[in-house]
Amino acid sequence: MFEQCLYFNTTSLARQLEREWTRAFKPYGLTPSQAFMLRVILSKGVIISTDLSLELNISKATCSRTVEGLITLGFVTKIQGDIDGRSHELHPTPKANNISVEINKASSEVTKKIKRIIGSKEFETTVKNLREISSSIK
Amino acid sequence: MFEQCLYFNTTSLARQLEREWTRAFKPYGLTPSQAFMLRVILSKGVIISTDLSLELNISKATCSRTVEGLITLGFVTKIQGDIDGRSHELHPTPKANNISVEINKASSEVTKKIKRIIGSKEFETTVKNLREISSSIK
DNA sequence: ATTTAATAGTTGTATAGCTAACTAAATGGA
DNA sequence: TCCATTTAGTTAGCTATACAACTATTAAAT
Repeated sequence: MFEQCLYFNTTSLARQLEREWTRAFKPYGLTPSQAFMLRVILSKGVIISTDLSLELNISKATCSRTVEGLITLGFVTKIQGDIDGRSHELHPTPKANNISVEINKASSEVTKKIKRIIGSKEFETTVKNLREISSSIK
Repeated sequence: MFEQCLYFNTTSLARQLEREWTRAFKPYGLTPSQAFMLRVILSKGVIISTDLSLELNISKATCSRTVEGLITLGFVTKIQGDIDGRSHELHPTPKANNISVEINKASSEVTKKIKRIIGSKEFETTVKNLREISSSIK
């Protein structure tokens, strides 16, 4: 019924992809949201919450709660900023570093699988279009 | 960091679109999920939950709860099936019929706005691609 | 220097979604 | 006919998300 609707088709696909990436990260005890956040922290080495929420395009409230989860799981440590006492530096733990390569690979495996099905070119133009829509309505 | 990632860009855009459509349906006291479900029920006249969850691509559990919400709001009534006593027919109330045209319009206004920004053609190919990805990984 | 603004993050409260486990009803053998 | 299986829907328990209201800290302005 909503064949032409951007909202419907985007949210619908998002739910399906959630399932795929949930499966991919499950061996590491991480949800997709946690895994993507951890990947940012690992790649930056250090980052503060404000920058993390910008990078992930989530609210600061959601960011705060996801960070909390990663700390509980032992993947991240939080240190109050020395220069600015309001902010908190987020650091990956050794446990996080240990799985860094693997979680990146787990994600790219899913990507590969989908690219194989729909073709690299269509995959890439779709992603490009999603980004354009996203930034144009920001 | 995840410029090339289908998962990231789809879920990220989905969150932004959620905001746009939330605003659109707010005057009618409906969330996007409720509004889209109600639009299906209005368009069909009668429908059972199983078909509704297929149409909306949601789990039967989520469907059950969203229906419950629409009943509480007075937009839908539920009648136990006479032929098959397990199923329940969902009917729109007069209150729902009253806003039928308006909620369809509210949604198409958002669509128009976004099409104006990014162009009809890109909009349409993006939606087409989303559907193709969706059905190919189903 | 002191008060006012802005900023960083957390917490409260709510919705939407999922899977898994359940109840109730219908179907299909034996 | 009656038991086993399937199907329709609900309920329990969980995660991710948002907005709004809050605390704590810094910066800015007088």
